[in-house]
Amino acid sequence: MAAEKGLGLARVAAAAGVTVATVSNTINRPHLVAQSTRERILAVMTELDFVPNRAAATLRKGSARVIGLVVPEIVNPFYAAVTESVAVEAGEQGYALALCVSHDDPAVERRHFEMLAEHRAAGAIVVPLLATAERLTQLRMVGTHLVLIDRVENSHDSCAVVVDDVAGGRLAADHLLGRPDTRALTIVNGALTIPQCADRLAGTLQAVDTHSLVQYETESMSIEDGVAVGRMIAESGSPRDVFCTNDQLAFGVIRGLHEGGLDVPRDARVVGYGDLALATEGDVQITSVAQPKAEMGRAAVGHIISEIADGESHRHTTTVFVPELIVRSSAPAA
Amino acid sequence: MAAEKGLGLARVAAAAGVTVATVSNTINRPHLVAQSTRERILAVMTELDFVPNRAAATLRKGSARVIGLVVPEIVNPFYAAVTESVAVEAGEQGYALALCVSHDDPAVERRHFEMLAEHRAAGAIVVPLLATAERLTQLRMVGTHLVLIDRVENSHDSCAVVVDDVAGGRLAADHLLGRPDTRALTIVNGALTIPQCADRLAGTLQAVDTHSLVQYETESMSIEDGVAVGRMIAESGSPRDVFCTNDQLAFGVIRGLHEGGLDVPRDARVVGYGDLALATEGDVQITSVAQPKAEMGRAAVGHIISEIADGESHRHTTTVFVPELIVRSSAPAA
DNA sequence: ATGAAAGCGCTAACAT
DNA sequence: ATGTTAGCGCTTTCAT
Repeated sequence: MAAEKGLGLARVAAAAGVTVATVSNTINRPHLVAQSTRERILAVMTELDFVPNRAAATLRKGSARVIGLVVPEIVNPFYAAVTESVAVEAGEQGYALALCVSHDDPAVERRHFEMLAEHRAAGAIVVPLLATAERLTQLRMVGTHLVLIDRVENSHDSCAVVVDDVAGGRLAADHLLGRPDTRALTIVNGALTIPQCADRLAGTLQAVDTHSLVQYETESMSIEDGVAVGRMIAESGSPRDVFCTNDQLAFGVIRGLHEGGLDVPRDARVVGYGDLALATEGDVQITSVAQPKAEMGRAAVGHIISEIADGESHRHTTTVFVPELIVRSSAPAA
Repeated sequence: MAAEKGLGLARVAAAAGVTVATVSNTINRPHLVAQSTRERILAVMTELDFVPNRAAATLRKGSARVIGLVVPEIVNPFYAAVTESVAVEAGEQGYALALCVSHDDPAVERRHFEMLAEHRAAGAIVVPLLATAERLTQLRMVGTHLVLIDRVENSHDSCAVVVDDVAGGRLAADHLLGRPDTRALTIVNGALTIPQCADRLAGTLQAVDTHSLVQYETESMSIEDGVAVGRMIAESGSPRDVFCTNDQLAFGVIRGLHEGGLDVPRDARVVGYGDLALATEGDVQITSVAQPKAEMGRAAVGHIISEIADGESHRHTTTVFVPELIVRSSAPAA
């Protein structure tokens, strides 16, 4: 595997007594080559430690078997899971994965897109924190194939993989409202300018119906924020059936409630969102709305690959995943 | 940034009234080009939306500005942190990062190395779970530049970035033994066949000196394992100064001790290892030995780049990071 | 300071 | 089934 310089199809061809075309065919379209010839060539290739040069193929074909993945960060269990799944799936499909961490900095993001373009990447999967219009326009410049993993506005000019957060919110709320004597809900949310937060709230509103809803909005959706809100809930008359729009909040809220003297699930029920590792690390296992992170990554790679295969006839599609409620002790079944 | 086909140096050159050589120089060695010419060429490049083709450059130069990163998984805060830092650093140095997830499967790993070789990657950073000899031999086949992030045996034929786990173990033990009346320690470890575990124990042994040490060995170093051991410690006469060789264990041990009626840090002190997010997510903030994950990633990229720069004269070096103790409430200062 | 020209290794259309 | 050949777009040496 030494990638020896000067060792190309030509030398393999010479050693095998054929021409480069036949060697190229053994690699890319084996069916066009006679079995015996093929075997001889393969033998020579191993013999010489031949490693095909993808740069040459890319130059010739105009496109590399490379998929770019642009994420705001990896140190975040959700992105880590998506990244891992994209990496695995890309690898299995014979694509290299070019990982780009943007830290949500437009300048960095732009540099990454330029790099992907220079490499003639076959496509890019982007997990934007905020899929603003300007941003997307920029993204589209990369070239042909672009898949977004996120909630995308109606005007999507790309394929996308999204989670139905409205359904997720509804799922959580319905679960909490499932007990006959539950008349009201508390929701602990992040800023409503974040589409996911708005959607989860919308789903909740669908479910509350005639019931009432007390809303808390936190700044950073962190464990700390959750603790603070949990204490407030314990001290106030807020409903003790609490839907937190992420697991960090749920984790914190449970602690805050506890500090306020309330036991979960005896005195209060809590549902989280995301089904992160965190959900099962605390003293009480958290019921949570699970997003199919691995499937999302796989679907994204699938979109790119079929977009490539489709060619001209491609029509953009959006894969919508419906989240699933994982019931644990923080909010047991009714 | 449209990466339009057929648009290369040639067309830019024509439009600017120069030859390809001058355009190439404007990109790669601007100082060789007259200011006025350079500006004109730059203008034409933006005008035409020219995106240089790296595949061509790679083909010509024989090596790509690509660094491979091979990790067993990303869904693991330690690898996630290292990966993120490698990604950022590589990006800043103008390298693309080819991320490979091996799931510790030798076959998959091998495929990844082949891919990196085919792409003529400038180097690879490998975070092997087990740096067995066979494995390393295989790795070395990738080509020229290889950096390991891990504890490496003496016989290292590559650059490496390691953490001094003996020092780390000693750090933890010294801290626990810092209180005048502490005569003995408990260590909760993983399998001693794992070098890191063995080293952390070795460091502990350096510190215990005449004190005595009670050892627990767990199967998977998980939170669950920790809980079980924590209960055992509470019920037994094991020393209540406990060093856990990772944060998961520490997290679990604290819970187990608690279930056994012991308060941390009042009745028992616990030190973890790794300084993961987990360390600060529990009810009690965990004192932990921190590995400089980001610096490690940065150092690894640095090794590759200087190895490239050094050329022939390169001598392999190992960067050893000494971990640092982050004191929190689970084991306050004496 | 700029130009001319020879490939790097591969693919694919065309010919045999 | 296999051979011939023309580039893909770039870097770099050697001239000018």
